Amino acid sequence: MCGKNEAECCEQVEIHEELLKIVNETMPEETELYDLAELFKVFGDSTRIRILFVLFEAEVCVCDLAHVLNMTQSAISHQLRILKQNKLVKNRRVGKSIFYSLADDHVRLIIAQGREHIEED
Amino acid sequence: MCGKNEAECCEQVEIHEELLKIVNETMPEETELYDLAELFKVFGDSTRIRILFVLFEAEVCVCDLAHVLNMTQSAISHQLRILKQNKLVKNRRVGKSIFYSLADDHVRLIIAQGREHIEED
DNA sequence: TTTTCATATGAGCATATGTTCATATGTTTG
DNA sequence: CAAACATATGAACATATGCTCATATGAAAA
Repeated sequence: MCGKNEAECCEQVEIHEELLKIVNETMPEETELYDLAELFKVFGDSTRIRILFVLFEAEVCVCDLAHVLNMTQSAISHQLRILKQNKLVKNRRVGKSIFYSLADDHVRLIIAQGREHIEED
Repeated sequence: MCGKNEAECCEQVEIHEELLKIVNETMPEETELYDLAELFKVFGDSTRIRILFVLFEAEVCVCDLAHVLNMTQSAISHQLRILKQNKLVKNRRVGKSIFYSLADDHVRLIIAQGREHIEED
C-alpha cells in the first residue's frame, strides 16, 4: 500500500482532506448503499431478467412463466419471491393461479439504461 | 407443477400460445441477457457502489480510494478491475499513481434510477 | 541500476447464491 | 370432506463471489 503514514498517502495531503469532506457530504447512508446493492443484485441474474422481460409483455401466472422460460416451477417460484421482496413485481390470485406483473416502471427504466450501456460498443 | 400435459398448463392453451409468440419476439438474445445480468451484478456490491459514489465527485487514485473508503488497497484494486472490465470506469497513469474516473454517464443514470426505486416507500 | 513506492494479481478461504428435490400451503372440484 | 391442482418453501448441494495475504509488475528516485 502507500507509505507508512496514511495521511500522506500519495503525497497529496490537501486533495485528500478535500476528498474526504466531499465524500462525507455526498455519500449516502450505509443502509441506503446496502439497499442499492441489494436492488441491483436482483437484476444480476439472467433468470430474473428473463422473468422481467416476460412481465414487460403481460401479466403471467407462475405456471406459464415456468413453461415459457423452460424452467422448473420451483425455480421460478423462488425467483419470483426475490423479485417480490424487492418490490419489482406484484401478484394477485385468480382461482388456483397466481398472476405476476411489474410493480412499477423503474424496472423498465433501469433495464433500458443497462441495455444502452452494453450496446454502446 | 401444473398438470400432466404441459401444453394445457393452467387450462389456458390459447393465452399460452400467444405468450410464447410475443416472448419469442421481444426477448433479447441469450448473450444479451447474460451481459445484462453481468452488468447489474457489478452494481450489486456495496463496495463497488461506494467506489462509484466517490468517482461521482472526482478522479481519484487507488490509494486515496482505499483510504477514503477505509479498505485495503488490494480489495479496492480487485473491485476496480471488475468495474473497468465492465467499462464503468476508466483510468490513466500519472507518475506512480493510477487515477480512476467514471467511464460514462450511464453509471449515474442507472444508480439514480435505483435510488428512486428504493426511496419510493 | 538498485530501492522505493503505487498498483495489480493469483491462491485460498469463508460466505452467498441458484437450482433441485421433497413437501407444505391454499384453493377448487367431486 | 377428500382429491386434484397451482404455488410456496425448506434443506441440500454445487458454484460464484469478496476479502486477505503474499507477491508480481511497473514507474520514479537515489
